[in-house]
Amino acid sequence: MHSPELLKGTLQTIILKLLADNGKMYGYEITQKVKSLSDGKLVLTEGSLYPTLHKLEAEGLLSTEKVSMGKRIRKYYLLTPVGNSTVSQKIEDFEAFISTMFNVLQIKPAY
Amino acid sequence: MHSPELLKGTLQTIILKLLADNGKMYGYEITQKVKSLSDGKLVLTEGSLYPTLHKLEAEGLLSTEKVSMGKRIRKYYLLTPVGNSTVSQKIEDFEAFISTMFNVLQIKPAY
DNA sequence: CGTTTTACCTAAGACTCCAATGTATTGAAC
DNA sequence: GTTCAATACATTGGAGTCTTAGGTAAAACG
Repeated sequence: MHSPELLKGTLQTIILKLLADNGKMYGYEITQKVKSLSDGKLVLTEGSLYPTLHKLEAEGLLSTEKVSMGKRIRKYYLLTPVGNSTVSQKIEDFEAFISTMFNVLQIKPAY
Repeated sequence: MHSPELLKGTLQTIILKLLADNGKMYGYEITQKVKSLSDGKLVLTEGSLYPTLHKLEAEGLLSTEKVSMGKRIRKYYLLTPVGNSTVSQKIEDFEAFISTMFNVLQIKPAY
């Protein structure tokens, strides 16, 4: 489990990248995917996930598709064209930030 | 210049590491050091720096030394023993977070 | 002598995320 | 067949971090 502070600013990037890779996903699916990809180290709470999804939708980066699964309605999120063109930018921003951080901290990445 | 959101949670780590490397520094010196190490990409504002320094001091990670430079008082910050033992932990937390992020984003570090 | 740089600081607000809570369906265990 | 865990959506209040904007003043530079 990570210091929650570090997550700030990365949640949108995570969501957008997952949707770019997987086409469309619903909220709960995103939480499970993040959990498995991170080996349980990163757990998205609903209190952060849903407001972020709604915000990205309001900004026009995501659109939604409601699908009835029996009596339950599942809400899929998918990238809009705008959202799609934003993903790589977000990834680049993240990588550039990491690079800068390594410079400032004067450490070398252990890869 | 980076998306300011990404910086969140990293400011303490930056300050502690700089002090670990440089012994003691004063506020303004820290802003200049960060600016030069990051090639101007990371600029600490005073509104975030000073409250963070004061908080770290209140938590017992930093202590201060006031030095008169003529009529001006310069306030040096240095690591306490507790602060010193915290630095490597913060760095490790940061590195672990980056590693997790690369897994979740399913990208490889470009180093 | 005026402007830039140095040097400290605070306060109001925005923004992001978390914890807690609420609702309801589905599937597995017993 | 009922209870519990997992699935699935969501909101609200609050904590924490940073930014914007402001305030004060000395030293250096032109």
